[in-house]
Formats: sequence, C-alpha cells, structure tokens
Amino acid sequence: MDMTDKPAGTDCRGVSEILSRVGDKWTIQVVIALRLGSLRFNGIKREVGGISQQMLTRTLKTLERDGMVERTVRHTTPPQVEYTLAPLGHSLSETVRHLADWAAAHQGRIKEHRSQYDARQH
Amino acid sequence: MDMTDKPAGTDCRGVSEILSRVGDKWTIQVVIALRLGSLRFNGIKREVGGISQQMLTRTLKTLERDGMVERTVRHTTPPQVEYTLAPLGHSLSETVRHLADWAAAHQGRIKEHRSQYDARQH
DNA sequence: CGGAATCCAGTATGATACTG
DNA sequence: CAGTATCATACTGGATTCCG
Repeated sequence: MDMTDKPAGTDCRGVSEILSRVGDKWTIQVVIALRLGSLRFNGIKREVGGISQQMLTRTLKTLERDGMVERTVRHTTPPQVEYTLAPLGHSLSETVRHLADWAAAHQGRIKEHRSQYDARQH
Repeated sequence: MDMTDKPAGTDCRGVSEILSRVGDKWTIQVVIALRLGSLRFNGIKREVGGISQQMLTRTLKTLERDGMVERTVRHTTPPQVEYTLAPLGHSLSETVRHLADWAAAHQGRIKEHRSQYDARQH
C-alpha cells in the first residue's frame, strides 16, 4: 500500500469528472430547483427556465444514473413522472453552495480585474 | 430595495460563469500547480501534464484577466515569464478543495449507482 | 522560451417535429 | 405529460506551424 494520504478508491479522474459536472450549464440549476421538494418534468423545466426538453432529459438521466436524483413514475393518464433529490444530491448541493457563495462574494473583484485588464488592451 | 437576501451586485450569471470555470478541463489543475509557488510557462506545462500549449496559454490568460494569477516578465534572453497565484486564486483553490474532497469522498457511491443503473439497462 | 495563428474534430447545446 | 429522434450550430480542446 503506497496510498498513505488518500482514502482507498480515490481517483483524480473521477474527481475532475464531478467538477466538470458541477460546471456544466444545467446540472446545478436542476439540483437547485429540486432542493425544496419534488417536481415533475415540466415543473423543473419551468423552474429552471431556458433549458430545452432534450437537455433536461439528458441532465436528469445523468443525475439519476449517478444517484443524485430519484425518478418515480405514476402510470396514470397522462403519465406523471416525479423527480426527487436523493441524499447524495442534497449533499452535493450543500457543498456547491459554498462555492456559489464564494463566487457571489468575489465576482465584484473579478469584474474589476477584468475591466482593468481589458482597459490595458492586452 | 428588494434585494434583501443578496449582497449588492450579485448576479446569477456571474456565479454560474465561475462555476463553469471551475468545471473546465484545465483551470483548476493550473491553479493547483501554482499553489506551492511560482512557475514558468513550461514548468506549469510539465506539472499539469497533457495540456497543450494553446490551452495553457488560454487558461493562463483567463486566470490573469480574472485576477487569479499574476504574470511577471523578465526581459532576459531567452525571456522568462513567471506565473504566481494571486490571493484571489489562493482563495478559490481553498474553496474548490472542499468540493474536491466531497467528490473524492463520494465517488465510490456514485460509481456504485452507475453500475446498478447500467446493469438495469436503462 | 513563451507564446500567436491557423486549422480541425468532437462534444455540448438548441430548435423542431414526432410519439406513447 | 414526458419524453425520443433528427438536424443544425456553437463552443471546447488538440495538433501543427510560425514568430520575437
């Protein structure tokens, strides 16, 4: 065993894969939409706003596959499909919130830097 | 004033822009490479491994523009350009580390979920 | 050495139409 | 309602070449 400073099974590729998930355009917004309770497909679509049907389908499928979201089908007519944030998804949303707080707190300074940089016409 | 729960200047687009930066393929790896000290262009390239010249150039330029990294040119022959993590960049790296820790801690469970999901041939 | 410029492939995303 | 299928397009990232 030479992995003295990392828990067994830790894989950098897996970690950066999750980071890229966080950075994708819709995943986090969908997770946030589900934080306060279950929603159905078009409910999420309304809540997120701007997302296409296809991207919502894909995003939800990925989230379900990863165990972040649970999908429940009611065989009524018309059918109803309910999406609920699983514990893993809640946990992720809490962690991401810290990052979002950081971003909110520092975006002013970042925009300042950009203005200065652009003013110098690099 | 109706913005009772947000600091002035907070903008969701700015926040998700930063999240997408975190999720991009190279930004975080470059920041991590610089955490322990300054490095020159090809030093970062060696440290990160797998990054192309162009992507490193682009990534560094963006990081510099945002005030995460400082760039110092020494007009020697051949020229030397040193990159240093600015306080803002250090701050970001600390925040991202929490997310990386979460990812490392939960990727086992996520992989499990995926296997189960795929086994059911959805 | 530290880039800039160009070209190109793969993927992410969007719009639209159709289905059970 | 909750998707699937198809096409079009934009953006990301990689390879290569050239420059001060």
